[in-house]
Amino acid sequence: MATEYSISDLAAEFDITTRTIRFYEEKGLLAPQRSGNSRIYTPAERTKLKLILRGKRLGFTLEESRSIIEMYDPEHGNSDQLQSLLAKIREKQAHLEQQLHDIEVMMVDLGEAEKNCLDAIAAEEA
Amino acid sequence: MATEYSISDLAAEFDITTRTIRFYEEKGLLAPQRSGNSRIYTPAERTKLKLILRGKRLGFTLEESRSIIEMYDPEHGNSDQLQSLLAKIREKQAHLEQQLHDIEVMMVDLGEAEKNCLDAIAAEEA
DNA sequence: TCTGCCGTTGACGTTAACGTCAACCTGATC
DNA sequence: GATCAGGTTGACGTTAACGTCAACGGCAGA
Repeated sequence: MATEYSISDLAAEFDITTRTIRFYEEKGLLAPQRSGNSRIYTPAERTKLKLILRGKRLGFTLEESRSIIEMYDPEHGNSDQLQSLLAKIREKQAHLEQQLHDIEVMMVDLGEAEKNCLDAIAAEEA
Repeated sequence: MATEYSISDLAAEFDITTRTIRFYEEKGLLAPQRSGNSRIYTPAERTKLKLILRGKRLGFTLEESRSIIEMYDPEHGNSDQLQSLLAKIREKQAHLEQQLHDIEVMMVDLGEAEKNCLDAIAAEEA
């Protein structure tokens, strides 16, 4: 359980390039500390990166991932901010539910396609 | 239950632009018939479009959606093709299962974020 | 016949999400 | 002390997935 990571540690762990990590920082998604000139990542920053990558797998844009990250930050200011945060959360939830449905349907479809495929192969071998 | 659709019919139904539909055709994902100069879409073409859009919602590229579409086409040639088709199908399935897991985790996280948000709002109003 | 509306084909512009490359610093090691 | 593996900041290139715009055709209605 390391308590600090270098940029190449994270790049290796998540199989991305250092350029990508710096890019996320450029876009304000990460904010690592510095040791002289070099970047140092805490477990918290590492977690943010995980959130970004998970978002990517779900087809979220970096902007969307940014807003998700902000949900976990204790920057909970005034009531207006909280309300808009809540709205964002519910938006994401609706998005996820749509995806769930899409996946269910596609799973069934792929199952059928697989079966057809296997049948065709069996027919050829006969 | 119309048996034919114009390009703007489909654009209106799926809330995309006609430019997008033509773009998909350019990329070989759609192949509508023609009436003179105008495009005519059968229910089968409409289904392809639905598959593309579902793929998009799941973060698939157009190339990936193209291969999914091909799974439903009866171009089942030789055994090699079928084998590679099968591999593609299983790849997609693995992808979807990863997404399912991601969604589950994120749903839980968002649920907590929502609760925190509601608590904070309640605390302010008190 | 003229005005709209719907359709067409290019050609070029745009945005997100990086990749690539150059030019540089820096601490460890042989 | 030279080399080398790691780090840094620009600046520019690239790809996918469209948007935008220009220039045009066809046809229904006033």
